[in-house]
Amino acid sequence: MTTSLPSTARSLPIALIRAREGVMSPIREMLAETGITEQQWRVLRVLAEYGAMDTKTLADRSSLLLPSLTRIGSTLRDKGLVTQTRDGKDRRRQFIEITLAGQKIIDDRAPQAEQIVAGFKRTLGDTNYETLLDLLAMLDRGARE
Amino acid sequence: MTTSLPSTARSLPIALIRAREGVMSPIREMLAETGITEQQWRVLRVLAEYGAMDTKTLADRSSLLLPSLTRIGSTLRDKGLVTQTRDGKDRRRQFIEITLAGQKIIDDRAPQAEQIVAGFKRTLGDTNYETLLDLLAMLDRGARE
DNA sequence: GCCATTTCCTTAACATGTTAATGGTTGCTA
DNA sequence: TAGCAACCATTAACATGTTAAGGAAATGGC
Repeated sequence: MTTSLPSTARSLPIALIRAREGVMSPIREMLAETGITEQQWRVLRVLAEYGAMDTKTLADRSSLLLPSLTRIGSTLRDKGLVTQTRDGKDRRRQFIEITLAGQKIIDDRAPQAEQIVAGFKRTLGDTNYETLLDLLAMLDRGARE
Repeated sequence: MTTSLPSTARSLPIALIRAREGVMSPIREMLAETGITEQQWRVLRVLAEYGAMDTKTLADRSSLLLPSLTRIGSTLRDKGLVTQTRDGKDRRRQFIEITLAGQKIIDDRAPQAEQIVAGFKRTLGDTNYETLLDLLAMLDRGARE
């Protein structure tokens, strides 16, 4: 007998990719006006929410790999949206902090972003929306170990 | 009052990224031994399931953008895993077909891939698993229009 | 048949994803 | 305290994501 994979039409990885694309598409569209990317937006949001932190923590919280974050950090620094400072006590570490200009982007676009997310919440319904977040969390590597 | 975004810890886009990473991580690990990437695997799977098709259809079914698929197509052709032929009737179109070598990779690894997916199904439970796929489908752009 | 439009695919340019290797720093321990 | 392991961040190399532009072929109206 054949161990056949599920049809690609019902494949979990592909479903995740398509859902992500569906959700990110309008957000990317909104961000295009600001000149920053989806990942840069994510970094700024984490910094706005938690305050300054070291690169590794920032990578974890924004779900980015360190090499990506290194590049994004330079980009954001060049754009004047974050500042980077070495930790005096542990000179391996670097602290990243959002600037006023960076905070302004968050403040300006947060309402729009919220509306987009609210739209998906309506599409699914509140209960389904929470269920979805719970199920997705169960697939998260961190949550399973 | 402030229109504050949901905490990044409960953000739908980030949850989707993390879930995808959690699911793909073991699959990538398995594919590393074959020397092909996650996207190349996806393309081969679609070709194995549906047979030869033109580039655009293949892009749709494997959820890849055309520029990506152009590159992946050349890579797979160079590896001898697919063949590309121009359509005689519509010479804009190109048909892509999986080779025996390509099919062999699918056949060899399908059982492993299936086991990995089965693991996630167990983690969530059959009912939750189906619910998740349904909810993800509702976020898919194609499904919402 | 001519021309504008559309369609399929490719190329270009830049940003990110991913893995591996490197450079400094710190900590631990023999 | 010398040496080594562990750690933080970066760089490198290659593949993909994303948007925009380009090239070749088909299509539709006139």
